[in-house]
Amino acid sequence: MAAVRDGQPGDSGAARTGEAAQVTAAARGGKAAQPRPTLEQVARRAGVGRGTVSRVINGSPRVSDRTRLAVETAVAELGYVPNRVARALAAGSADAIALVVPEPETRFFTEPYFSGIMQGVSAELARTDMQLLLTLLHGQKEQDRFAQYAASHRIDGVLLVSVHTHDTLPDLLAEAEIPAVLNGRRFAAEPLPYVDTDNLGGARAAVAHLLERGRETVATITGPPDMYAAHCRTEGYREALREAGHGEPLIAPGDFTEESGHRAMCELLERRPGLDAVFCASDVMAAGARMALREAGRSVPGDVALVGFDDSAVARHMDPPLTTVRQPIAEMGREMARVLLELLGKWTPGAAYPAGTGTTEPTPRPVAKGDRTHRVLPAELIRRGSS
Amino acid sequence: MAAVRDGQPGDSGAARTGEAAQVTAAARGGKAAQPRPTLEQVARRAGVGRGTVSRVINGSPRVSDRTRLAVETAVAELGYVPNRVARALAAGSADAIALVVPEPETRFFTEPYFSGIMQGVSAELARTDMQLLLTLLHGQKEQDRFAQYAASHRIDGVLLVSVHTHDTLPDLLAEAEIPAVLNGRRFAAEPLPYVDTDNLGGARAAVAHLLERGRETVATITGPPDMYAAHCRTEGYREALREAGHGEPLIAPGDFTEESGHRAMCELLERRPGLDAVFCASDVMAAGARMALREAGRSVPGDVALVGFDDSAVARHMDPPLTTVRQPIAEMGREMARVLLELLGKWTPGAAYPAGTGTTEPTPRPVAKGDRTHRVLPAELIRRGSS
DNA sequence: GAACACTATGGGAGCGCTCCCACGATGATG
DNA sequence: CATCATCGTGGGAGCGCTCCCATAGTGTTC
Repeated sequence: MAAVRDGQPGDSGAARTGEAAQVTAAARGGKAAQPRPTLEQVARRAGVGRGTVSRVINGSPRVSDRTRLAVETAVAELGYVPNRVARALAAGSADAIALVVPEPETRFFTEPYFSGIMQGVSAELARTDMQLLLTLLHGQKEQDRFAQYAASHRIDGVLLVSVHTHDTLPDLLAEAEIPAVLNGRRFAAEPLPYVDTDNLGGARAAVAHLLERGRETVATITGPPDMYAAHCRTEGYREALREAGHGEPLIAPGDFTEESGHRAMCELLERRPGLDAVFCASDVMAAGARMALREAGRSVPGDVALVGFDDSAVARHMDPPLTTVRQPIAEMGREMARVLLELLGKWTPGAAYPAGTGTTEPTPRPVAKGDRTHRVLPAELIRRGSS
Repeated sequence: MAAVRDGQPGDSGAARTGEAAQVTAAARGGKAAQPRPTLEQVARRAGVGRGTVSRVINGSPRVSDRTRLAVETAVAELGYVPNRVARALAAGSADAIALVVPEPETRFFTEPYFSGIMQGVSAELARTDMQLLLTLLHGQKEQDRFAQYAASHRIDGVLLVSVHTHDTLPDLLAEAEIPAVLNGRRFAAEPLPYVDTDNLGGARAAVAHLLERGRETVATITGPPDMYAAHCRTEGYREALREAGHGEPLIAPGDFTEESGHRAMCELLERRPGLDAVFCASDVMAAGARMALREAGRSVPGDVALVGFDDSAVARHMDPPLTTVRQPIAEMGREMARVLLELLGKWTPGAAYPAGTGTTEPTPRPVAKGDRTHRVLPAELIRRGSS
């Protein structure tokens, strides 16, 4: 049986093995055992010039069928794969975009949110030949350094996740003229391209749902005030109340964490023992609130109806399952990628690959109607047992 | 609810459309407004040669203090940032590694597992100047193409997550001489470098815990047979039973999904109505099993004790909270990065940056004692209410 | 049949860096 | 004082591509 030994974490006493050096030598540029064929070699083998091979590789139409076939044969025979680094250097573009996550947002990691975004981005990028770079920014100083870093020509554009109102990185990127798309906005009139959810509409729908169900005293537990999304959700709560002609809003502040949800719920119960519904600005806070309710001997949804936001993993597994507002997360990721690619001039709807290099800029592009860089996607109410 | 309308408060629709195109133009290779300074320009400004600037940038010791200062000044004045693409081309290395996720594993996305790995990898990589590329492989053909892709000199090494017994990608990478580190093993005697959890030990501890608590009939719900990790967990279950002198194992097959957990639990209840404990090879399956138990009117842990594996998000939020086995996920990510960097000769324990280029290969390296590329990290039992 | 399109093609000139060889200056050595 | 390391340094030669200009080839038009 496979004995399991070795492996105490942190026995990093020693250094590398001889084997490592060997692998290294091969991996490095040096005289590798099996030097990869270059464009030049393909050209020679096909009996054509470098330029022609380049044209074939990049799908230019200005190549005769005979020549194209010859080149393709040579490529296949030699097992040629273009060197993307060389291509990037020559073309002045990096063929890569970065998905940037400010690290304090560990929240993003415990949520399917982040993964969903990634999946969407990746799916959209797979249609192009762009690469996805993942960058977690640990700490403010790294965040400040990043714009410069990005400008070192390794990256064509940036996808920025989880923006706070006072974040400076977006402006730094704009200054450095690095195309960027935000996930969410810093404030209402966000000038930079962004893809956001209709937080207000989602919250309004959630609260309206509670009111329709006959709930009388609907409170809300909010997210951190320095996030515009949280602000919108509170605003949606207010609007729904107003529309239904209900009185005073009942608001307790949270910060999207489970503990804050718990705390806020306790506070609410103290302030207004008779409340019969709570809209939480995140599922995780709803989980905290649920716990506080249980401790207080209140049943859900009997005594108090509960609605969350995000449709995260916890929602489905709560008891009872949590009614919540779902964001089209993967679609947001996809949309972010689309907007960025469009900004970079690398996106053609429906094309499996970016248009060949043959015809360049002059081609008149259909002008988008409406703002193609500021997008707000609808949110959807998912009804479950908690309301 | 289809329109992309913008329903946020205080929206003063500051539409700026033309700007996007502007940004694009600048970002492209063309005659950008603000061409970044090159090494050459730094050299001229500092009154030295290119080589010298390169030496300073890369921290070579063979530069006089006077010259170094002059160069550093010029760098600062010009705001010079090395072009990584050019560097990569010239040096023949990409300064980037790829974290590869076979896409069918959507499982990885709903689990904090994947995020934890990423966090670990990223943390370790941040100590070097390497970049992290994220690659989701959609489908088998893309997987087959990847090795070639990786060889196109964009990547120095690969971190491969979620390996199945019959995966061919690891071998393809090995063939192409691309350094790779697996997360988990394909089988016991995995020849490639890997970082794994002590699945067997964790499972054994979990089952031993159940037996110690006085449970008599302990069943298990297994993972898919084509994953070595699942196999090990089952084996751990068997060992614990054997050690305790218990009889026949009671095994129901699952595939790590919630549905399969539900199904397997139903099957077990039918086969052995009197069972009083179940070890599930994943938390998600435990959630499914929990549901089946509830449907069958069995209480947890009263009638049946439940233990999971992974300590995923659902575990803490189940009712009662799930006893489970935690893997040191972030540590695994970190370890994977370390092993790979070591393979690439880019890792020095404690060094904030890779050693300068001054002294190269010939330096005699201390030979490592023990196998530094095959690592198994311990798992930990987390006791909660379900047992 | 000359003048003028195009089209397909070859190949020079870089992209910005690293590598490495050569060279003068310095100091140690006999 | 000649000899020989050694150090700091400059700059040529690429890395493997893309861009683009020049050119030969093939029609087309009057």
